Amino acid sequence: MVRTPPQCPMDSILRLLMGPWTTYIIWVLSDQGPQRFGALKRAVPGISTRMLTERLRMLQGAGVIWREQAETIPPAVTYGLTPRGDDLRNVLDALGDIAERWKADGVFDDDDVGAA
Amino acid sequence: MVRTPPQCPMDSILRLLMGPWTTYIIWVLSDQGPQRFGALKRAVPGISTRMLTERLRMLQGAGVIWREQAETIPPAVTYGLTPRGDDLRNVLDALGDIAERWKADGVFDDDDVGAA
DNA sequence: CCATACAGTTACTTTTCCGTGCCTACTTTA
DNA sequence: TAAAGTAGGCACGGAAAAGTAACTGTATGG
Repeated sequence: MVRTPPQCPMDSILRLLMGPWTTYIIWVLSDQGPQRFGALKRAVPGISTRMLTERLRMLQGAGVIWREQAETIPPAVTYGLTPRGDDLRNVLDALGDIAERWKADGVFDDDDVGAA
Repeated sequence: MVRTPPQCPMDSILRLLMGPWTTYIIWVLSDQGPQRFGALKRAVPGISTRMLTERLRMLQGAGVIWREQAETIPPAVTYGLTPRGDDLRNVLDALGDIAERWKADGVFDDDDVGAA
C-alpha cells in the first residue's frame, strides 16, 4: 500500500467501507438485527466464506460490529452492529437518499457508473 | 465484475467513490474550487496521469464534475464540481465528522483499519 | 534549436484482490 | 453408518486494478 494520500481519517473509513460487500453486510445487520455467520452468508447472496470472514474481521477490528461466540459444540457465532456501526448506517442512509435522487434523474440508467 | 450484489443504487455511488484518489479529488475540487488538469495533478501528490484521467472521466460520466475544454492551442481543460458533486461533499463531510470522533476514541491509533 | 508544458493516450508490467476448493472437529439427523 | 451443518483456516490461481513509461502535437521560452 504505497499510496497514503493524506493522513485523512475519512479516507480510512472509506477504505473500510469500500469492499464490495461491506456496506451490504452493515445494511443487513442493521435491518435484520444481529445474525449468525451462516444466516449472514445466506442473507448476502453470492459472497464467499472467505470474503465474509475477512470483512467481518475487518469490521470487528474497526469496532463497527461485535462478535459473540458461544462455546457450544457446533460453535455459534453471532455478529451485530455496535454504536459505531450505527454511525455508519446513518451516513449510508444519507448516501441512499442521494442515490434515490440521482436515480430519479436517471444517472444510473445510461450506465457510466457501474461499469467503468 | 461478476458481483452485482443487489440493484442497490447506493452501491453504485460507493463504487464510484471507492478509488483511492476519488474522494481526494472531490475534496480538492470543493476546497480549492475548479482546477485545471495540471493543477489538480499537483494538488493530489502521487497520483499518476493515467489514474487522474480515468477518475475524472468516471466522475464526469456520473455527473459529479464538469469539464470545460478551451480549444486554445495548448488546450486548457478545467474541472469543477457540479451540484451533484456538492451532494457528495456533504456526505463526505458527515463521514469526516465521524472519522474525527473515531479518531478521538483512538480507532486509528492501534491500527486495524488502514492495514488489513 | 532544443526543452518544456499542456492534456492526455497507449502499451507494458506489477500488484493486489477475490473466488474456489480442501481441510478442521464435533454433532445431529437420516 | 454416512451425510450435512456449524464457523471458519489455508493455499492456489486467475482476473482486474493500478503503477510506469513512452508517445502524441503544438507553441512558447531560453
